[in-house]
Amino acid sequence: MATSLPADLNWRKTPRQARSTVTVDAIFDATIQVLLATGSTKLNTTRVSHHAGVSVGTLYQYFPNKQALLLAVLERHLEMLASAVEDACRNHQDQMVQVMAEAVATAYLRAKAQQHEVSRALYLIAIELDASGSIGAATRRAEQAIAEMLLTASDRCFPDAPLVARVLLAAVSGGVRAFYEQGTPPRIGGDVEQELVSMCRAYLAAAGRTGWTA
Amino acid sequence: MATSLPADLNWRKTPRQARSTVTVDAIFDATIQVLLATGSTKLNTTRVSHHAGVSVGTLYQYFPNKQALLLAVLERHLEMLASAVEDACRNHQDQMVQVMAEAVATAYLRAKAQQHEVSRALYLIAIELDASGSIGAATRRAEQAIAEMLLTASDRCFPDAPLVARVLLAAVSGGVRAFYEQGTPPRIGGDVEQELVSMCRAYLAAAGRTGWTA
Amino acid sequence: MATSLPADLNWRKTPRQARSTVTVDAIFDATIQVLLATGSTKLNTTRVSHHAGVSVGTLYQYFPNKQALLLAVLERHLEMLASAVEDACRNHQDQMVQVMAEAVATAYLRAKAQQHEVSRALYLIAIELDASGSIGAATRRAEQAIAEMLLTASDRCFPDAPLVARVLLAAVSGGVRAFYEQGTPPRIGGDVEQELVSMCRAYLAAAGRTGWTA
Amino acid sequence: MATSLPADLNWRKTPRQARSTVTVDAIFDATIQVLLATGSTKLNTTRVSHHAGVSVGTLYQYFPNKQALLLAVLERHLEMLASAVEDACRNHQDQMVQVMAEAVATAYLRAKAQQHEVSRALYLIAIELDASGSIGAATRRAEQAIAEMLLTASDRCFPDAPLVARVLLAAVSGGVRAFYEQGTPPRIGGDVEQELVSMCRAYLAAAGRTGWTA
DNA sequence: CATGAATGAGACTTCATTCAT
DNA sequence: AATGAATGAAGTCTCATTCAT
Repeated sequence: MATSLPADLNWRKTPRQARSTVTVDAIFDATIQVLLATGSTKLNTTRVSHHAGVSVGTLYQYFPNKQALLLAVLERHLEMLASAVEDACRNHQDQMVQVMAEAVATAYLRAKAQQHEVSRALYLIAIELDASGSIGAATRRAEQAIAEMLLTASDRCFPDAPLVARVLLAAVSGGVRAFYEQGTPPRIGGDVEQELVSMCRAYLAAAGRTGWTA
Repeated sequence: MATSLPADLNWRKTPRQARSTVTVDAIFDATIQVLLATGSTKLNTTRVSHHAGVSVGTLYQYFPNKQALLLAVLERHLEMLASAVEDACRNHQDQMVQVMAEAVATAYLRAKAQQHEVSRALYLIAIELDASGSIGAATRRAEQAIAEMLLTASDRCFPDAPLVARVLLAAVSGGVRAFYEQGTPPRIGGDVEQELVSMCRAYLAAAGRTGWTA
Repeated sequence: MATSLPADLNWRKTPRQARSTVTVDAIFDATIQVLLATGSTKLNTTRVSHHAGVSVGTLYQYFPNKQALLLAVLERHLEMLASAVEDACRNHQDQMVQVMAEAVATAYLRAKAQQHEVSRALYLIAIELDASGSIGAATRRAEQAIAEMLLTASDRCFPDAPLVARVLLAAVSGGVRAFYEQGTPPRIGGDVEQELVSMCRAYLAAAGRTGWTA
Repeated sequence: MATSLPADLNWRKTPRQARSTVTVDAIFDATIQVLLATGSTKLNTTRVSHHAGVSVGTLYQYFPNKQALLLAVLERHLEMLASAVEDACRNHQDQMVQVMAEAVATAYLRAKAQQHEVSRALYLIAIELDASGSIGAATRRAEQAIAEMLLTASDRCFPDAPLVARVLLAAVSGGVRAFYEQGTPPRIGGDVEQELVSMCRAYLAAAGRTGWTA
């Protein structure tokens, strides 16, 4: 959608030295802050660099262009989300689907909730960048982890685990997002979270055949 | 987030005469076309008006600014979605939850699918506009319709129908959206649709108490 | 200064019929109102015509362009000022300069004060139009009237009456204007008015030779 | 009147380094030149910046908007005028009012005459900006200086020096302006200057009580 | 390496004026 | 005569990016 010419989205130089890392982190944080404070329309490289306490030139030493910067910020967030789901899946292998359902749902919800303002801000740039690539990659990682977990379920078997994983993740992530967009992020442990968990449970129970027939 | 100064988002003049209506419709259509053809980044009022075969000035006679135009286009789409859900709910009162679940899910999916390109394009502007107001209003209409339908279910009773309705709608709409954003809109009658329907069924069945208490 | 091509500043048709006069007056009044309410920057023909309760087209039936309209409004005001001074002069022939001085000064001040908001607003368009022609003509009329009056003074004779008249008028009109621009229009009968009068008296007394020497 | 939203009229960045100062001066000069050459109607930021040999962007790095630029130019001029009057007053303390009158009048007239084209051009923008604030401040400075001088007069005493100062200044500045606007700026040493001086003398002599009471 | 002044294409919006109805 | 929709040139301002210091 957005960018006609794919442009160069790679980092200009990888910050290894301590000083560089500090600078890059400051730029990342400034990006988020500006995003939250002024909105994506007013997010420009000058503002970001000044918030970060450096000059525009410095910013362009690390990122070849604005898009590359935003993409980096987004990927940092996606990495966090994907890892959260992967961890949850690894820790709940061989359990009953009830447990699995709750594990995935709450893992996702809480990862989001931890940075719920950032989350909201990033939806914006995710779309403006048409970052379907990065989003797709992160989604695939999470789906894969869920599917693998499902196959170890003690009380069900899933003939098409990838499909179920995909729909489950889409429903949870999309559902959460819908609440965010209405300006009512679900509270941790609140009624919405419980309902989402209960929906996941019901869905997994229905989607899998009872194990002893498999 | 959003536009700092709320600006004026109301129409400048409502087209009553035939000629005006034609013009405004042309502008609406052009907006969608440009959105699809070039993306939201390249959408500017000049391009839109020229696509519509009118001058910029004409566009600004009806909309006080770019945002107002985009909002109008978005609201048109939201109206369509909300109506689709409302209709489905009206037509499935007094049925079993299985039927209701399928009705809502497929109604939403198909309404989206009917204009699936437009849908995708509008996600962009919905966020850029921070149109939570309009989205919220449309969402509320749909939730209300679902909740009312649930209360007439023949085989279940719902102590907290509004909550269930809210979560159900969020999961369906968000889930669908997640697929759209990965570039894989669910095909009508495809496996993803079936799974989403099955998820809704399972959730409603689990969320309601069995009917003999009602 | 302003307009490169002198353009046509004549009326398009002279409103003779009752209906036309009403329309033109409404347009004049609307012009003033818009000027006062929104400032000269936002004064445009559409706004004026709507305030007047007619369409733009109608406005253009009476005035060939915006400048012609503004000039007409301005000239109406200048006519009023010039007449006020002329009347005062006619009514104070053959008197002592003390009396003449007071007559001219207060005539001017009160004419301004009568429409003091209009006055302020018109300074703007007078300059924007570079209406030195109209202003000059009105000024000349007033100067002429003053000079003629001075020549009839009972207690002084003025070898260069035109020059004295010119300076006197400039000082009074300019002085008043200076107060208007500071946002402190001199109150009728207030201390500033008294001082201006006293200045005129002193000047005329000093500028004329005592009569019996002439 | 004026600009509805006060807007930001402060400088965006104050030029400290040599390069910046040169740029800003070029912009100032270009503004005056464009004003003189094409009039305020045709004065636009693009033209000004190109005349200054820089790009529009550069102009906007120093001034947040067109008005701020014009105001800065105007204030430069007002500062010059106020200083001229202040200097004249400082240099004529303890003299006779005849001398004082002449000092103030000629100081003002000559300061204006030095930049008489600029003067004329600035009247325009002073009004368009509704810069009563800046004008008021400069006026107050000059009035204060005159009042203080009057109190030291050797042959008169002024019970209400501030009022006399205010009226004197208004008459001189307004009177001069009136001539400028008719397109006949008073020549230095010409008959109009002499008459204005004589008017000031007469006024001060009349406004003060004879000195033996002081 | 960092800085930040400069660039300039391009976006948004206004408004005097015309002309078909 | 009156209407008001349409026109489009022109003006204001932003911001990604470069490069001399």
